[in-house]
Amino acid sequence: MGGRDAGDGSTKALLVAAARDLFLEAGPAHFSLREIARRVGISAPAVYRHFDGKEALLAAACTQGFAVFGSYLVRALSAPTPHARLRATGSEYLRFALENPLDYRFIFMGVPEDARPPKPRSGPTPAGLSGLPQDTTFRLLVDRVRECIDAEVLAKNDPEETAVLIWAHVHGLVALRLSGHLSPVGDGHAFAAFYERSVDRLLEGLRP
Amino acid sequence: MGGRDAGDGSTKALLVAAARDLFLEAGPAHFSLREIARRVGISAPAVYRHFDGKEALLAAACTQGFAVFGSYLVRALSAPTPHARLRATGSEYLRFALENPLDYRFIFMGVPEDARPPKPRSGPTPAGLSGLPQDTTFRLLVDRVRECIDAEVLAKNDPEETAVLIWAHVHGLVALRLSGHLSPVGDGHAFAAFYERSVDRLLEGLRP
DNA sequence: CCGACATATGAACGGTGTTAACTGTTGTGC
DNA sequence: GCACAACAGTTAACACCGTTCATATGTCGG
Repeated sequence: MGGRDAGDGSTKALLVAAARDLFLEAGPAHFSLREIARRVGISAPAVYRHFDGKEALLAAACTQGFAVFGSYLVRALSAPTPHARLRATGSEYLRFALENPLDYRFIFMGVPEDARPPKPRSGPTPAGLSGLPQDTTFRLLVDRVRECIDAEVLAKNDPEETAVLIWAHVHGLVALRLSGHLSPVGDGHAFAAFYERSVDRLLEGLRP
Repeated sequence: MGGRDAGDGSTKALLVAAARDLFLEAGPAHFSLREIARRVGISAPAVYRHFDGKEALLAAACTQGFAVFGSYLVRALSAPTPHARLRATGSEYLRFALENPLDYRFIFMGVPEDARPPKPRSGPTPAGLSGLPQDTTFRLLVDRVRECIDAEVLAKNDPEETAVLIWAHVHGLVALRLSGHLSPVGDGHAFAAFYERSVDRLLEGLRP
């Protein structure tokens, strides 16, 4: 036994993928490190060669999901005007959700709070965002909002507050879509049109 | 041992309170039925005389929290106009959160999905609301929104969608406050004023 | 008095996360 | 060419967990 297993997908990547899948299948309560090891085909303690434990594995899966997410959002930076960049951010948000539904559901429709080490509660999660990768992607939206406020295309409210408002709106749409509650709207193309229209309407309501 | 323990708080109530407290302290992962039994001063199997198990106990705590929550929201129904009722609902929401921070954090800043029996996934949670008590209180808000739409004080969008938008806004404010991230704003009175102003601004942006 | 009932109990089963000690393979410097 | 560190996996064990079972003890209506 042991030794290097040539030809495999590096086990580490297999573990994070299996972790994400199992989390979506079983939910946070029945999420089991042993089951993950079973699926990947190794023993439970072997997981500790790659991650510090159950929570670390979950965090790694989360981090990777946000990395992919961020790679979508940054594409919006190439748009010419502040308003176009904000709009493009919304479009990239949808594109990520539709092209990576598993990752979207994992990072946004689960992982409530990552089961902290019981006691040391310095400052609980602000509004659902705390770790580093989450914060990075959220900043991307806040900066877009700030730009628009400076360009007087959005009202002069707190940028973070406005960003949360917009985020809640697009997440609501995407979450309903991914849950199948918006399928009567039509296929992916029709939904995208509906999504864009809805975001336009919201941004109009937030003008100065 | 056994028999009736005269003078106590009926054990059942002690259990739901202990469950809520432990859940807030330890988080969903380290939430333990045995620890609850330990705190209440009975053995673990004794809990099964009162609840069907861990999830049922958690659900009971959740249900009670929403019952208290609903008792606040219904007070908003006595306001005279649709707009006043919607505004009053927002104020009652804040009042509940400030007067019952433990319950608020328990029902809204935790309990992501109640760890379903692994397999039978008919339809995932719509947008964070599924059970009965949650639905009841959410309907209270949706109905208030619908009233305002009919009275042409809100734009003619989907009432549920608009309700989620408003809910996300007030929850964001309350969550930041309860987490201590908004303490520079001042004491409770100053925050309440800020809250009311913020909600007013949002509703103005949602007019026809 | 006595059965019925509700309440609690200790023992036990299977499953969990985690640790420790061990084994085999791989790559590298002398 | 070969000892040696690093790596990736193993089994055994520990301390919990949720849950079930058979059992005991208390209070009550008859």
